[in-house]
Amino acid sequence: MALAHAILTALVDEELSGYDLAKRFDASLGHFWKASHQQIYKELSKLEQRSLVAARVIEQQARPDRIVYSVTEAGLAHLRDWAGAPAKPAPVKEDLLVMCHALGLVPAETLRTQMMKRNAYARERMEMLQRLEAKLFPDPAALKGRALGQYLSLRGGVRYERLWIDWSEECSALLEAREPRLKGHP
Amino acid sequence: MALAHAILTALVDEELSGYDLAKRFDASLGHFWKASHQQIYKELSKLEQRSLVAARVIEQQARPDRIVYSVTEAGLAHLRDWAGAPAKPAPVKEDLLVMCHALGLVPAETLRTQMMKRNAYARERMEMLQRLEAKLFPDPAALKGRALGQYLSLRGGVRYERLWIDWSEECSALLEAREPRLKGHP
DNA sequence: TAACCCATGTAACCTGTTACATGATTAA
DNA sequence: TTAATCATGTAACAGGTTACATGGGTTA
Repeated sequence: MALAHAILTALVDEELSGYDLAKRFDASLGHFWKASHQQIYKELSKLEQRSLVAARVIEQQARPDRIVYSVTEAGLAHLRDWAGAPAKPAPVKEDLLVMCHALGLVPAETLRTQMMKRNAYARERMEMLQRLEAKLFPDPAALKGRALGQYLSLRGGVRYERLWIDWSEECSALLEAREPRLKGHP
Repeated sequence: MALAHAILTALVDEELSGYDLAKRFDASLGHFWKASHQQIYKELSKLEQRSLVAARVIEQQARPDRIVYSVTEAGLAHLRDWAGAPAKPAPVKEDLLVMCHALGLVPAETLRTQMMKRNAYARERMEMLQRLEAKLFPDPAALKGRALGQYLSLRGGVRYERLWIDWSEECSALLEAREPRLKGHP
């Protein structure tokens, strides 16, 4: 359900095609949210059926026509209703949590390797997000409206990666303590 | 895909029926992972078809027979293979992140209310997990095998709720600073 | 000449939720 | 007598992934 709202939100500022949206979801919101173009096209036609967005065709020569969408009044109202309704926490479906529970069947070293890989990944992402933060929002105290929202979600992203860095290190340390390396690692 | 592995993991220690598993997913692993009984029954029959689990019927009088499952050798091997293969981070699909991006269309006060609700929820859950931690794992340094894995996942849960507490407060503060309450709240 | 970008989609499939269905037993 | 527990499932739908399809234009 939330993909629909993410699309509506993106369409508020500007008319966008499905193709544009798919790219957009790789950029701003897309730091957290991934949606494939297939899914976006599907969702857009559903939204159009419900009259929450309006389509407009832009003819092009030498390549397929673009179909751009904008939010309707009904779409805006729908978005506001949604924002007022209680949001429920997304379920956490992390493979690494399941692997933790599988410890004992699976060697501690295997899990530790996974944790260290995740650590490296989280570090990279955190740095990337922090660079973005410094570049786009040098003065957070002055932010308001749309920009403030983007800043807050970036902060959430940074905190999220921080969580992974810290937790994976805690896991790694405890797993190593339990199963010390024997050779080749001083 | 990961539900299958969660089920296999749970079945390693003991034979369980679909009904048992559904309850189990409300307890230990279930602090993070939710699965409905419908989904579990479906998954179990798929696992049986692939010979990763074996079924055994326990006849009962006056209520439906139980069908209990145990992991096969192939199931164990499958689990180990999975644990060795690179785990990919689960996508984050949080409504509240989308709402952040919708700020400007949606009043700051609405978002702030959502954040404070989430804060209260996260506090409750964190306390619950911490009580569990203190009760089940008074001496973390001594843990190994299965118990260590459960401890680590609990720690992950605590950190996760901590993230929500901190982030929601950061958001709440910035949203309030931007849109100060006018009346009735000293 | 190969690979990628633009721009749209279809089809099959897997995962997960909601609602419905049965029918006896036990506790409030 | 109402509701909950035990124990199984089916069916319809929503959400999401992967693979396939088209076809000109641009860049290496």
